[in-house]
Amino acid sequence: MFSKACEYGIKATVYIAQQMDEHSRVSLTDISEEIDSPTPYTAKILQQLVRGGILNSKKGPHGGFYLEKAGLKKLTLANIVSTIDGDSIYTGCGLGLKNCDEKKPCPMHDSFKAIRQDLRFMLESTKVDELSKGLSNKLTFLKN
Amino acid sequence: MFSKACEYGIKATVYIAQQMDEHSRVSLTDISEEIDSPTPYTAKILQQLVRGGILNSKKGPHGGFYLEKAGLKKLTLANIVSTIDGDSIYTGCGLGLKNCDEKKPCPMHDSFKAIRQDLRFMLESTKVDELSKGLSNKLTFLKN
DNA sequence: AAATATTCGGACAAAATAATCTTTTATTAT
DNA sequence: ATAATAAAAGATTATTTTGTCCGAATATTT
Repeated sequence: MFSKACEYGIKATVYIAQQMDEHSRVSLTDISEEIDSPTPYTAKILQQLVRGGILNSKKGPHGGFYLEKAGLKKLTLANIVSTIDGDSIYTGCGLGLKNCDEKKPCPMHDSFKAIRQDLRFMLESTKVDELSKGLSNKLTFLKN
Repeated sequence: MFSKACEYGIKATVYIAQQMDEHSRVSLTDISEEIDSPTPYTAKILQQLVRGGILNSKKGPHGGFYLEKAGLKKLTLANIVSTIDGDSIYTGCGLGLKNCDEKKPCPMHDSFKAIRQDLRFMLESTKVDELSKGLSNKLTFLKN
């Protein structure tokens, strides 16, 4: 469904969000430890998210990645997914046709459209902030 | 969402189903022409589908791939997808956790579960036979 | 100012997926 | 029987995704 990079990106962002309660920044090694991901690869993905305006970062001692309270309230899964995987997941054709639309639909078009829209709605309405609370309450987990 | 192989597999199967009205078999070159896919790669995917019991084939002159009327009535997209991509698409965790369940869910677990179930239901209830009719009526298309 | 901690950026390597090529095997028609 | 046709099977190549490594840039602390 999502690329590995996107999975790591979501997990990292949710973890950072959760840490913002008690810490001002989170280091790369801390993040990749907590989400059980390869450290250097995670660095690249976090870079992408910083460039995409999702995350903030600061170099040097006591540096790391962080999220601003203001933006965090509005941050959704859709923001992360479209930054890393693009939005073809909920705009593209299920059979990979370049121009699949109402005018010239693929055989799966109608049934697939419903799924795509559900997915889109879910990603756009799920807030990272909310997900981070489940982590704090130990109701949800980022590794097992 | 689906792998390229799976997309080709679905398109090929729907096309073969549609051709069964007028022809007893369809050749590989005909198929890859009509679904706009690389011929040798398509051959491999069709082989997989034959081994998986989805399609039948016959070698030699006037050979090709075909579907039996009886099985065709029951054949769903889910059958094709699970043969080629496996069923992790509607059983696996959205964040890639090995053991993500009610007991130890990932943060996306609940919202994702609904999507997965919608997708599963759609794939299991969509019959290849139905899709092939849209093709015959020129209401849907396999390439553009 | 020097040493240290940390992200940034690009080059590189490995693995998975997608696509191709070649030979073999089965079937049919002549 | 033989030749022609078409799928089966396996080996090979290309591309994309995933993952690693190393040096540079930047900020902090001493």
